[in-house]
Amino acid sequence: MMELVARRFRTLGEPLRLRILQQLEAGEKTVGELVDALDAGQPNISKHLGILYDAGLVGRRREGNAMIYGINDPMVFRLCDLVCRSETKRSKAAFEALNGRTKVKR
Amino acid sequence: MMELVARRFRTLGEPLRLRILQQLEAGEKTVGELVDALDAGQPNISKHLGILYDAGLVGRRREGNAMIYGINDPMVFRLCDLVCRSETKRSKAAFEALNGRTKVKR
DNA sequence: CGACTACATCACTATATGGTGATATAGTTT
DNA sequence: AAACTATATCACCATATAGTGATGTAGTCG
Repeated sequence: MMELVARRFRTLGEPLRLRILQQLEAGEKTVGELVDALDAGQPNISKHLGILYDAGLVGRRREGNAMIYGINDPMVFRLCDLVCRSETKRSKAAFEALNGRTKVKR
Repeated sequence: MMELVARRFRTLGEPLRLRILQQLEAGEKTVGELVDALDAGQPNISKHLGILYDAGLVGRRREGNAMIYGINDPMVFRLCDLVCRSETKRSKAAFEALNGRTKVKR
């Protein structure tokens, strides 16, 4: 059970995959468009898209000889929101702790 | 930026770390108690606790010569809730799709 | 102080995974 | 069908990381 949840988190634990999802949040895109937008190798993008697809996070359909990918589970953005908020709070706390402990010239 | 978020997800992308957090949800625990509860090696538990600590997810304090760990950022449980709900929905959809496509004897 | 306990860290191995060039496959066009 | 385009897959290397035995370190007790 924990294994399943962990796998899900690991799927999101890769910057390039998050950037792919971010691109798709704006709307469906072909593999080629993602390759251009993200400045990454095509096999690499395809591999990551495959992982996201297997995880059920994105959907795809064929159109001509292009594959069009799109978001399938909007949950990911709520997850990212939570993490970002937490990260921000953490950074702020770290900053204030530093200010509190450091002798500041006045 | 995405790198930070990804790192956070990767921290949660490990079953043993999730199980540690799950244990700590019930209340603070020492390293030894976690080792017993999770049936894992002590160095391994300590390493994972260190990772969770560096990530700011757990806090710790010394008491005698025992180290007591506890949850520091309850966000993780909201994250897990979201993932679990999504996972459940996905499993259910997969099941129904299977039932819809398979010829069933009646 | 020495012995003991609880934990952290080190050193190492095994495995998983990301990136990439080469190649296979599906669809289109002529 | 041959040539072309878009994507997927393969084979491989490099790196990251989980697990583990040995060792270091902080605190307690006699």
